[in-house]
Amino acid sequence: MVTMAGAGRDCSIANALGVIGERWSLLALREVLLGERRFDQIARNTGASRDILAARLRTLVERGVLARVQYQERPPRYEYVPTEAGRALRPIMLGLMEWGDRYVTDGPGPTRWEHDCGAELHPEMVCGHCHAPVLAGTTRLVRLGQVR
Amino acid sequence: MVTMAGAGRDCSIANALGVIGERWSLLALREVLLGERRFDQIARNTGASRDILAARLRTLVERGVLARVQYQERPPRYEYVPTEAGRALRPIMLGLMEWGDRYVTDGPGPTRWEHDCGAELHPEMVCGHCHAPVLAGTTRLVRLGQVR
DNA sequence: GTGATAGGTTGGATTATTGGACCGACATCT
DNA sequence: AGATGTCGGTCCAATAATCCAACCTATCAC
Repeated sequence: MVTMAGAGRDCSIANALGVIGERWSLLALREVLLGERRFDQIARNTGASRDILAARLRTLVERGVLARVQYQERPPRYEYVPTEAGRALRPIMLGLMEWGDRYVTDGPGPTRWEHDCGAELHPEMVCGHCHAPVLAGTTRLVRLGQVR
Repeated sequence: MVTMAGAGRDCSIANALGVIGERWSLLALREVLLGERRFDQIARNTGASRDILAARLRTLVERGVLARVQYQERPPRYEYVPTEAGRALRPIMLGLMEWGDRYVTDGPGPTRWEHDCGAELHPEMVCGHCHAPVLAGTTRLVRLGQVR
């Protein structure tokens, strides 16, 4: 697993990346959140090699992002379901998708969502308290993690 | 550079990760968004080795997330500044920080922000149209990228 | 018994990363 | 003048991670 700690700034972004920052981890999680919960499907849909995928799923389970649940006996078969921590990554994945649609992917986004309100989903990050958009210049650093 | 395309699902998350998904890329971007724009400072504050950092900064510049700007002649010195695409990643980084604070980092978050409204910043993802929180079950898949 | 499905593991070859040394062109002490 | 420090990197050898294909075990359907 990637540690990314022990050097550099004490920072929850670095800590988060220690859990989900390895290659294929987020794509595996994407599939799980899309409802594909079986190893073979996740392997096919991400393109990850099976050994690396097995390792990634293992660390995601260890770190509490996914749970490995047996859905049948004989032969034992398992599926991967998101925990609360895993589900909490959904907005971030959608944000990453929006960013990719806008700045990386050519043409219209390959995956599109509609919100309950009827509009096509274009998620936006707002302050949880006053609900104003989090724009540069509207936030002030109160405390900064130290470089170790 | 990581491609992550050519196999797996056609997806802007995968495309985004092709640009910012390599190790150290997001941490370098974190430093730039915090205002540390010089190579040595970014190296110190991330803990990345210098050659890898140089490679990452190069691809971030190539892909339009950062710009490399000369800030003095003789000797030539350069700094890295975020482009619009880079600044657009700020909300995502804050979301990742929030997630890390909540599910990974022990104790209080090492870095904290205050919003203009006076509250400590806890960003939240909402629908850009109706401004309701983007929760599981409030979105519907309209189109899904195909697996190639 | 043949094939398919599921969830992996194993091995060998290829790539990436690490940490440290080094470099050129200055600037700043002493 | 000489020594040391800064800045933005590059180069190198050792180590670690990744990739791909093949294989394995167990079971079911035909």
